[in-house]
Amino acid sequence: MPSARSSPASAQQFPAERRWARRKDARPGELLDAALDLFVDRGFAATRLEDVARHAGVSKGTLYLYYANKQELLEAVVRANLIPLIDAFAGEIRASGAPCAEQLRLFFAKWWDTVGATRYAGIAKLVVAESGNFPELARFFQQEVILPVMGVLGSIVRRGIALGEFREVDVEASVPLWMSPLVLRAIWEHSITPCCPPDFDIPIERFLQTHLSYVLRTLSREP
Amino acid sequence: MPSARSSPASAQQFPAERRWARRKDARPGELLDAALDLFVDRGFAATRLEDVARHAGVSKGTLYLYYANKQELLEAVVRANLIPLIDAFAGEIRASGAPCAEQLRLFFAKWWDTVGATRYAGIAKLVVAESGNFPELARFFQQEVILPVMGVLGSIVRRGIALGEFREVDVEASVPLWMSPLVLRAIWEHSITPCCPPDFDIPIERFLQTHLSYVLRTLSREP
Amino acid sequence: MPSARSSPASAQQFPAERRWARRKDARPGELLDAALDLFVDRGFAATRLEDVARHAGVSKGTLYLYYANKQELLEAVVRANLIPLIDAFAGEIRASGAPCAEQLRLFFAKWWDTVGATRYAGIAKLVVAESGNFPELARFFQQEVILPVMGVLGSIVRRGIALGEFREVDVEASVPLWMSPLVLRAIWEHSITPCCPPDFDIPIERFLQTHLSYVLRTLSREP
Amino acid sequence: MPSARSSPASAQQFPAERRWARRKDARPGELLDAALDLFVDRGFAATRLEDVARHAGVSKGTLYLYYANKQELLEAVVRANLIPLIDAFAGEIRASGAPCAEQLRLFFAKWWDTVGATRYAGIAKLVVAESGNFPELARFFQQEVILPVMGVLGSIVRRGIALGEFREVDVEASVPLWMSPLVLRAIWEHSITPCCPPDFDIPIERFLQTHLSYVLRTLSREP
DNA sequence: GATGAATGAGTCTTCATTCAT
DNA sequence: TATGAATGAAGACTCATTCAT
Repeated sequence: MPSARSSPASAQQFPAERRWARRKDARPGELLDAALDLFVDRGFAATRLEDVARHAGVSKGTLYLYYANKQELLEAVVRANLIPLIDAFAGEIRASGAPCAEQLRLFFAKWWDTVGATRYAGIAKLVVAESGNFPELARFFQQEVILPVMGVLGSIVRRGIALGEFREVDVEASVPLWMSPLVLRAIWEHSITPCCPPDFDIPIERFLQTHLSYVLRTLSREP
Repeated sequence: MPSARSSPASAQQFPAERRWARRKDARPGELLDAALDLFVDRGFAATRLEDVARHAGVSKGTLYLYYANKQELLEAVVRANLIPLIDAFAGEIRASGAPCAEQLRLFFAKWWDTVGATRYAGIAKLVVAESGNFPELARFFQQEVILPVMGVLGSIVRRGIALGEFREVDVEASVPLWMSPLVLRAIWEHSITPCCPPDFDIPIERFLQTHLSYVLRTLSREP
Repeated sequence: MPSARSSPASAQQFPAERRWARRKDARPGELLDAALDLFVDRGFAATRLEDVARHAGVSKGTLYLYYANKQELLEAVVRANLIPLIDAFAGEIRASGAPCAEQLRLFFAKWWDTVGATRYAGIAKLVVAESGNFPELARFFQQEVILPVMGVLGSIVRRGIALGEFREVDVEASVPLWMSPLVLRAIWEHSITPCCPPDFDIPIERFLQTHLSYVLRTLSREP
Repeated sequence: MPSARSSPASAQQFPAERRWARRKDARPGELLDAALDLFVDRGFAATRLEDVARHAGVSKGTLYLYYANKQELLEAVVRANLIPLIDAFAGEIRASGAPCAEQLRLFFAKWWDTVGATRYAGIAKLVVAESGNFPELARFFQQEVILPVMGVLGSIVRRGIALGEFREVDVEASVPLWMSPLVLRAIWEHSITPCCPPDFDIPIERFLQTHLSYVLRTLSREP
């Protein structure tokens, strides 16, 4: 899991020098970090702002200096974490002359590494859970996260078809079909899996490897 | 949507407006019905028991005659609705002499009709959202719902392989891969989809049809 | 402990014959019995009428056929149990030609046997505890219970003085002083004592015996 | 009544009407004060925490900043008030070379002044009333309050006997006998007395004076 | 800016009381 | 009469939010 992020608790472990100097700038991020963990873990309503503050190493009142209320904090958590995430992912995918099959492999691998394996993937669960109460958030998620990512996958497939590398398929239908296993597995790992006996799921490598092989077979021009 | 249940609101319709109706037998079901709707819609914590009661056409206190507290109501909602659901689904699948490919088609179609298209599918979203707070529930869901259903799919595939109808594949990995699109779509329809412009998703028939064709192609013995 | 009263549970043990016949008449007493136990044990506010009803072997609604509400039940418990108690005690004391010292001994012994050792003594604790909320009850208790009993004691002492058997004392002050040990001990046995390790208190016989000896010495005409 | 405490209501008087006063140090004591009054007056169950808070001049929520729940408040009321009370009383009694008879007089007088006449004496009634629901409290009361006080009285008597000042008596039995009038009178003044016409009871001085004279006569070596 | 004491609206839960059966 | 399901007011407790320091 490449997600090397400072745990919320690490707020205290700052380098000896310049303690207060960096505070003001770092605060929002630390709060977002703490809020992300707790919101994903307990859900929006069940998370107490006091806990968020404590996890971020500040007091309850300080939180309100940065976010007007709980809902804004939620929105910030989702938006602030997702945008860079998608950008980072997009950066990894930057086109190459590689064959489309290889690009597909890369797409799945990178998505998992930069998104699925990350704690940010928990946001998907969070958004799904809270969409009833915050439809705006659901729309944002769909527009800014789901669609772009699916767009990338779709374009790879479409290019492969155009180049004759892949056979013709219903791209619009295929993209969600092929994203589902990854997204659901990511959601699962932030919900069901932690509650179940270990080794309940198949190792992720075998999961991804099998998935890729099926997708490629499906796209194969052979018979 | 085949789920023919009386909407919670309908409780008021019949006896016009007589409070003090004694209907001990009907209450639990009506309460569960109302609770399911609200829990799925708003989440556990954000649902007020008074709303549940009102939706069921009773007063706050009545609810406590049947469920000791909010958590027990949640558990009842999950257990009481899921067990019959899985049973119903299992009943639909009852083996036949049909070719395994046809059985696969049936499996997906029936799962969608008896589970995915039902409001009970919202329970999946609910369990995922609350697993952090009620791990017991997550375990129950995994053990009694996920595993059995995946077991059925697995056995169809295994039989197909044994009969030479399908090529050899990694069944353990394939089953979750092939369930994912249906489960995620079911979750989606109880979360993101209702928040987004209509016709955002592909029609379910095309979705299922494409999925089936891909699975069959993947299992095909042809090169 | 001479108090041979049917335990609340015994309501079920009625003689085989005439089950319902005796019901109506017995009900109020059974309810009072149950209420006394629970009120004394848990206090007025902390006692649930449903528990009272169950202990009496009837349903919640039945209770309301006999007592209009919780407060009336309390009043009935106090009045109905106390009046006969005082009457019974008074009956025991019926004057005799015995020497006043002997009459004093009898008074203390009988009070303990017919009042103090009885569960009805718990009513004292109950009235004391609830006097803030039901001053009427406190007044009743003072007027109808405390004063009469103290009156009896006072008249014995006064007669002893008049007869020259006792020395002259401040009777008005002496009576409460000499009742206190018995009353407080009775209260104690319905409150503190049951919570403490056994054998915490002195045996009641030694307690009463010592008390009597002190009173008599105090009244003695010897220097 | 020497108990010089500000009445709960007075909390409002000083800063006229500023809500949001921050007085972390003063709060616990004020809350305890208010709670004592109300618990003693109405009983534990019949006292609403909101009333306690209002009497202390704070809001409902503030109370929970200092006491986790109602039961903890009760325990704090009992413990926090009793410990200093007993200490204060013990301080008053500090031995002297005075004759034991004089020490007895002092004991009774001081007990009444520093305990019995105080509103803290109401705690005895409270503990007695709630012992059924909070046995822990009853045990605490017995161990930390009753026993120590009776111990002091016992030691005075024992010393008097040893010095030949008093005749030999059953000390173990005498101590509760001689404490009873004071304790019961204290309980009475917090329960029955306030409900009855004034001048119902004998003046306390005459009560104490008579009691002392009886005790001394009982201990007297004269025939 | 930062703090955390204080607030009070909001919820769960209980239980005295009512009433259809 | 007797029952016990149903009611709803009341009360314990929580927590988002405010504000004096």
